[in-house]
Formats: sequence, C-alpha cells, structure tokens
Amino acid sequence: MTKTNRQISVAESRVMEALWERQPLSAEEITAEVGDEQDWSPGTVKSLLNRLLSKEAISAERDGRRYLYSPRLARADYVSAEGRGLLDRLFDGRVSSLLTHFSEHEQLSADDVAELKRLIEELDDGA
Amino acid sequence: MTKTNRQISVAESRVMEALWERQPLSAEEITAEVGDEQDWSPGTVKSLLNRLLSKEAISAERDGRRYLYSPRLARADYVSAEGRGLLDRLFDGRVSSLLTHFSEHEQLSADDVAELKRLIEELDDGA
DNA sequence: CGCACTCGTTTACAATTGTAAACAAACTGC
DNA sequence: GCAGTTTGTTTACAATTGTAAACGAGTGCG
Repeated sequence: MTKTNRQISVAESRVMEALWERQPLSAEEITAEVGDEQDWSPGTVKSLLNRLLSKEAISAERDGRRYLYSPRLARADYVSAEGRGLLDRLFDGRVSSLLTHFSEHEQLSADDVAELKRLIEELDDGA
Repeated sequence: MTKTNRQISVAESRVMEALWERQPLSAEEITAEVGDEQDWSPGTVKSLLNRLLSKEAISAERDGRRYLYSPRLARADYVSAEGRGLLDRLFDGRVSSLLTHFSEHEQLSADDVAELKRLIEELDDGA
C-alpha cells in the first residue's frame, strides 16, 4: 500500500481544497467545510481521508482521541499537474491555444482582460 | 441505453481527436491513427467506439461491410465543457486565475506571450 | 463497572474506465 | 458452397471512484 503518486480524484480534491484553505483540520471539521457544497456523510469523508492518506497527499497527526489532517501535497503542485494535463490533452500543451479558445468560444471577463494586460506589462517590464 | 449527456473519458477522447482531425473514419483507420500514440488493440478501439456511440458523441454510417464514424459532438463544445470544468474546479472559474498560475508556476512560452499580446490588441481594437 | 458515544478502520457495492477476448455475421476467394 | 478474413457486437474483468454502512477501540457518564 501507500503508493504515493496515485491520482487524486475529484471528490478527494474537495477535501484537499478544505485543507488547503485551513489546516490542520479534524475529520469533523472537514465534513462541516465540504458539507457546504457537497452533501457527504461523515463516512464518506472518512473514506476520502483514508484514500488521501494512502496516496500520501495528506498527513495525520494524533490529537487526543482524533486526528488532525494536513495537506502534504502543495496546492500549486496539484494545480500545475492538473492544469498541465488538461493543457496537454486539449490544447496541445500550449497556454496560447487555451487563451485563443476562451477568447473565441467563451467569455473573457473584465478580470481576465485586466489580468492579461497586467501580465503583458509585467513581462514587457523586467523579467 | 443511449444516454446522451454522459461524460467522455480520456481514452474515448483520443478517438474523438482522431475523428475531429479527419472524418469520417473507419474503425481500422482510427486504430491506425491512435496507434501512433496509444498502443491499442483493434478490440479496444471497437469498445471505445461503441461507448461513444451510446453516449451519442459520434454517429456511424454504413459503408458496405463496415461503418464510417463521424463526430456528432463538436470539438469546441467538448473543449469548452472540459475547460470550464477544470477552470471551475481549480481556478474558481476565472481565466485570470489560471493565467496568473501559469505565469507564476509554469513557463509561458514565447508563443503564449505573443498570443497574449495579440489578444490584447484585438480586445483593445474593435470587438 | 458497564454502556453509550465518538472516532477511526475495514468492508461494501454499484458505476465507470481501460483494456481486451469471444463470439457472430458478412463477404470473398477457391 | 465452404473456409477464412474482416468488421461489428457482446461479454469480461480488474482498478478506480463515489458513496457509505459495519465494525471496533477508547473514553467519559452515571
């Protein structure tokens, strides 16, 4: 067991999100957190936590009768891996392709455009 | 059977890619196409085609002894759905977040930057 | 001291996915 | 017309995922 590199599923990533936001958390707290969006029974959260433990995506530290869980995988790393995967699968690995797609087929929000401009500035500027 | 809206899996999307590139294709041609990347037996491709048929993502038209398959789902729609899903899951639905992430944690290629600039021009310009 | 409650651990179970073999129908060359 | 080849259809089977119930150990109440 305890195979590290396994894939984190969508449901599991919900739990990770809770932990990335605040940490460490008990199973109960996590159930409360995700209960906002998902409607999971405590048992479900338990299972997800155990799967995450065996994937070594989180760590658990005893706190009296219960455990407190913390992410072991950094969110940025997870996001990078997922983003990279999608980019490779759908956009031939190119951010530019993704951008083109979104500007052609989806709406770019004002925020998005502002960020685009900010990035350009930054890139033109130094770096 | 024939439940439309079901999710297209990664393996299935490989087959879709082949069909989006050229169409219609026979099962044999598809096997050859994807055989480049994946190493699938003809049986595997058959299964995937059938699943895609039952998901109504492709259509089949008889051509003598065999069938010719064509996409029924547009690539842009698929890409939008997938992209939107990832964006929602990881970037709170905001393209700007994704951009920020990629510029901070990944490399933006020259292409990407060029596309960024082109988009700005275009957006500033008319539209 | 024994029982209930609280956590965690183990087990479950159906759906989906990846990967294919088995089977069947149709056609083609001898 | 029969056997082999080709192509499609059905069935299979293990791994992963979503969703949880069952079971078990520790602890605090009465």
